[in-house]
Amino acid sequence: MKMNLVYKALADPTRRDILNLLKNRDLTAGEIADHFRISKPSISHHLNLLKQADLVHAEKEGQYIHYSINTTVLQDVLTWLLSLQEGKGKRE
Amino acid sequence: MKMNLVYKALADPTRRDILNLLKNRDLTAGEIADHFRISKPSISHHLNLLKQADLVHAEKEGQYIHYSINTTVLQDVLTWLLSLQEGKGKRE
DNA sequence: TAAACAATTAGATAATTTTCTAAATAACAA
DNA sequence: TTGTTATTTAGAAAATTATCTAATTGTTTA
Repeated sequence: MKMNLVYKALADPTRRDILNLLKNRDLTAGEIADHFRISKPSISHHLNLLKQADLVHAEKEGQYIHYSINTTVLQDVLTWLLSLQEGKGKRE
Repeated sequence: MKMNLVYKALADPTRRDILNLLKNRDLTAGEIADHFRISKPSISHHLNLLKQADLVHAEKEGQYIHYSINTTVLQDVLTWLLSLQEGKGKRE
C-alpha cells in the first residue's frame, strides 16, 4: 500500500468531507456530489483519488456506484501519529 | 488553528521525514537539511510550512535555529481518524 | 429502439506546490 | 572590520492538483 496516496488524499478538505459523509452511511456518487457545489466530474475525480488510496470502496449496482469508507488503511496513519507523540515523551 | 494546514503539511513525504527526525531529538535547520538531498532553501520552505501548521516550534539561538516537534495539534487529527473508524463500526 | 439518467473519461485551464539558484540577513570569529 | 557560517527571502521554472465543460459509456425505462 502506497501510504503517500493516503496522506495526499487526506490533504484535501473536499475529500475529508466525503469521508465524513461516508462515515454515516454508504452513498452513491450522485448523492455524494449533491452535498457539494463543485461539479460532478470533480467529485468523481476526488472519489477516484480516495479509491486509489484505498480509503473508499466502490461497488457498481445497476447504473449506480455505491461508495463505502474503508478505514483499515487509517491504522498505519494512526500508528505513525502515535509514534510521533510517544517520541516526544522521552524528552520530558 | 487552521487544521487544513496540518493535513497539508502531513501530505508531503519530506515533511513527514522531518517530523520523524525531530521525534528523536531537536535539530538545527542545517542538521535537518543534511538528511536530505534537496537544497537548504527547499528544506527551509518545508520547515516554514510545518511551523505554520504548528507542527514544529523554532527557537533561535545565536546563528542557529533549533527546531522541535509539537504534537499537540496532532490530537485533533487523531480524534478525527478515530471518529471515522468508529462510524464504520455501526454498520457491522 | 429511443430518451433519460448515473457516472466517468477527456482535454483544457487555473491555481497551488515543489524545487532551484542567487541574494539578503544575522551572528560569529579572526 | 572582514570573512565565514547558518539560515532565510526572493523570484522563477517545473510539476502537480483542482476544477471546469463537453463527450462517452453503460443502464434503465417508456
